[in-house]
Amino acid sequence: MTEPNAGLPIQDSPFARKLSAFVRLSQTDLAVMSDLYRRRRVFPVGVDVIHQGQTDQCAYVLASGWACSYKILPEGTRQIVDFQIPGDFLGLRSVLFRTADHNVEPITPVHASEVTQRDLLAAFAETPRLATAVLWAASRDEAMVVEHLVDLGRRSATERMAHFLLELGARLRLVGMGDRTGYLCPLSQYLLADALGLSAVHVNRVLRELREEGLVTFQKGRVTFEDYDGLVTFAGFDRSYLDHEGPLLM
Amino acid sequence: MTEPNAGLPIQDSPFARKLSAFVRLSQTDLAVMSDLYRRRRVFPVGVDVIHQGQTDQCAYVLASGWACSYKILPEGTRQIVDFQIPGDFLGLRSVLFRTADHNVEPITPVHASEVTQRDLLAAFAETPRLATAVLWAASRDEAMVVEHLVDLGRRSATERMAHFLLELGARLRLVGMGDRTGYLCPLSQYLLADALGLSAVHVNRVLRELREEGLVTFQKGRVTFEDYDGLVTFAGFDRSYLDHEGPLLM
DNA sequence: CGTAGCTTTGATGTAGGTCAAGAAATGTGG
DNA sequence: CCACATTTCTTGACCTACATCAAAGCTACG
Repeated sequence: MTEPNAGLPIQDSPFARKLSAFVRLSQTDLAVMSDLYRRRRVFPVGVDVIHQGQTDQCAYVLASGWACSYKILPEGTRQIVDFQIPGDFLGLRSVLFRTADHNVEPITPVHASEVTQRDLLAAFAETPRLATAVLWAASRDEAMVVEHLVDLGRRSATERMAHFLLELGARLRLVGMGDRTGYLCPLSQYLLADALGLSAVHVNRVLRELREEGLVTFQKGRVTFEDYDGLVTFAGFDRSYLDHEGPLLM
Repeated sequence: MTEPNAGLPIQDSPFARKLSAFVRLSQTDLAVMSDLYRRRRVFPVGVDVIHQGQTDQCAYVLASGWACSYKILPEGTRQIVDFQIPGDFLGLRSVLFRTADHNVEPITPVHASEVTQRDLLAAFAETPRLATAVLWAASRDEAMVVEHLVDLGRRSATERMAHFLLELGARLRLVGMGDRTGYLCPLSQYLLADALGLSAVHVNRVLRELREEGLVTFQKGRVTFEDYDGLVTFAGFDRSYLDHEGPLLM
């Protein structure tokens, strides 16, 4: 496998694409980002990127591949808090704390750039606009976790799944990895179950139901929207929480 | 009713107590905080502090009273995302975005200090240590939302309730509003239901069960821990996510 | 080309929802 | 300080969404 994004101009990286949706990045911003991208690491499936209780904290920017962050319960079950796609931060919160309070594991092989606390603070000092953009991205992530919480608390299994597939689609489109017709998705039904608070068996049934209703199809690693508007209506999907455009500082 | 905290020295305010748990605040920090406390407002029960879609964004620091933040679903049900107690920020995230993505409503009459985006950025520029402390507080809040998400996804109704009551107790102790024996709590069973993703009827049953097991009692507006350690074990409560001590910058 | 991880489906069990109705508590106006 | 209204709590009977258990067909990759 060739190094992903190897020759890619920085402004076409998922990270830059995502932040550009929020602030216009100057040449200086891009140069500073390029610096952040320097220390590249690879994580094969099975090797945790971040491990609960770990203390040598640094964060990563995901360059390619998918990951998930989760917490393990005493009984051995787990709850996936969020999936990370290219352009997302991994473990940004644990940089602030002495120890990580959750795990991050690769779902596919992951290429990620290590960002130390020092790097990040230095970058922020150099270009406040970048700081704003990162802060915005962090807030958007938090808004997504909140929406996920609403999913678990008050939506039926089917609505939950529909809502989840739509949100993921919107996120992927932002970094150029999907369009209105659908996207490639490496998540197994077990992973979906751990994220949506369901059993894997029920995930399967729910997917069948959505397929038979002619709303979405999730087969062979691809999510295909058969009736996008119908799905949006069914899920009560209001993408305003993702669209927060409009910069804090220009 | 007399103005709460009227003559209270700033360092004894819930906000200062909470942040002090994380960084040692200098006289300068306290003076800047005192400034933030200037523009005081009162919200009676029934008047939203923040309303979804609202665009004139400012945040508040809760001085006294309880509030909750929630989202409304198309069907009319709602999911409470978090409760806010004195010392907590209200709507910090919506300062970043143009429009609020959730509601905040008082549970008891609320006194809160208005903090504009400008105030906050100015204060941060003046004392970076305060900025760090606020960032830490925001991260702790996010960690709590994540734990809440785990509650909804993977814990039984009874564990969920136990976990919730313990977490609330830990938060209240931090601002001096509770101890190991329990705390005063103005939440109705309807509010608990909307927060824990249960029906009000089931909340009642769950509380009875916990009472009959001799673990906690929630009656007449007071939560009393009858067997603290037993409850911690039962709930699988690991307070490390609240205890993140150790400053990022000293 | 075998074995381990996915997906699919059926049968059965249960946690928690909904409906209903009475008892406490709390608040409000006279 | 009392009468009435309103919210909150409590409990019982019944029902449904989703879990669990079990087993068979797929896919994939070493």
